[in-house]
Amino acid sequence: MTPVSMPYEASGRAEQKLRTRSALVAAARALVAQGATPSVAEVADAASISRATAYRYFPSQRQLLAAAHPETAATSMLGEDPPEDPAARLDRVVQAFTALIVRTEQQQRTMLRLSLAEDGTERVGLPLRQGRAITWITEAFEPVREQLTDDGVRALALAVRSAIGIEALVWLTDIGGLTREQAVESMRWSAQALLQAALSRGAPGVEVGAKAR
Amino acid sequence: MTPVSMPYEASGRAEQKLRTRSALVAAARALVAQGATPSVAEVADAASISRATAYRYFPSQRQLLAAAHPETAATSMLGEDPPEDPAARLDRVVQAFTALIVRTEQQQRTMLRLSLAEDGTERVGLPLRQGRAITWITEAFEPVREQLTDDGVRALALAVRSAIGIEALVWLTDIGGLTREQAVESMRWSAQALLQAALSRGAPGVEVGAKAR
DNA sequence: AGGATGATGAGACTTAGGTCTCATGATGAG
DNA sequence: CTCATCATGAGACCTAAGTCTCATCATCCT
Repeated sequence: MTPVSMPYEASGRAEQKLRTRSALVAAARALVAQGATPSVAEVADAASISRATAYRYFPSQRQLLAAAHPETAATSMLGEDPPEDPAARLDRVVQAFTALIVRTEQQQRTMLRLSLAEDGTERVGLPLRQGRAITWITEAFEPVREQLTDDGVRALALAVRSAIGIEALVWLTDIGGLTREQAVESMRWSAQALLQAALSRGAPGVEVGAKAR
Repeated sequence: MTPVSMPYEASGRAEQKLRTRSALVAAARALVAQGATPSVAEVADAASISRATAYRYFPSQRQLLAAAHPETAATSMLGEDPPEDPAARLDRVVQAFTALIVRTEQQQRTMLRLSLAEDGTERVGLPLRQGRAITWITEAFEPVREQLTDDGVRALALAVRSAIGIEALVWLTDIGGLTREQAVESMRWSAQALLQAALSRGAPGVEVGAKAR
């Protein structure tokens, strides 16, 4: 018979597995949040779990650290009282999103690096890299869904995302030599430029009216 | 006294060092060109040089592979008969540049990954990541230098570069799910959008006239 | 010629990712 | 209660990056 109630910690095979996994993720999260790229052994030690067991739950360091990626619970980035003007909406989203990226820059860098492993096989498995950015950005375009087809909105969202993500931040700061603030300004500006172009000349791949050139 | 002439291979300490270094770089280049990320031992073996010696020339695998990065000799991407229209000029540069990126995608990915090492110290030392892209892009803006201050041109070039580089390609294909061709189209479109915005509303960080919003 | 210098090769050693085996102890089903 | 199942820990083993030492041999200088 199944146990009737167990207020504190249920004990059973399934519960044990959950606890072990949680301990690993929690330990990894704590270490990653400090900007470190902990070894599997370090995470396992911090969780008081053997290295072998860590590998039983996560087949690679990448997947372990991936699971530790900061959860962004936000379901929307439009905030209170979203404006109607698409440019203003987009700017809100961009500011919130870039702020999130800057705030978690170390983790973002770690994840970016891990996502570039040479074997493309594992690359797919990373759920974190496919964040909710596209959803958030698309929300900003709600008022102009009519003017830009669904495909257009998606294409535009992709272009915007690729202009305001961690990759852009890394390049603008590390190689472009901008400060964090300047990089964020540049990304905000780019996002607006892309929106204006889409409104006046159609989204990428979905040219409306005259060809772009 | 120094030897008078030595038609084939000069032999001396300096020449020996050059030959060893060249052999390493050549071997690394050949392996990297195949899309591999060879270990130091593999490169050393291919060059018939001991691993220890390889480390004497390059303190890390990253620096070794960095030296193997494809040399892009092109001094300009405008080609024959450059048009006057800035949009057309930019499109030429963007097409040539993205074609280069796509053609050497494997190496570009490798370099991107290597450039993201956790210790920021070594990050600086990579000469390859600071390619000539900014120069090439800036050339496209020659006709509009008057309208956009020097700072404006630079800021715009940075924004464009961050929209058309390997980072953008990786994101658009791996996560955005676009094909190479679609990704290139998206990047071309973005570059044009940024140029138009700069011409009509001023470059990022160098707003001319009314604020962007 | 002969000794100092410098380039190289060989190989030991450390750390870390990843795999695998075996023993142990708790869970769960009969 | 008892035995099979299963999560775990311990530790060996492999590969690769990176460091270091020592011996060898060619070059260069006096």
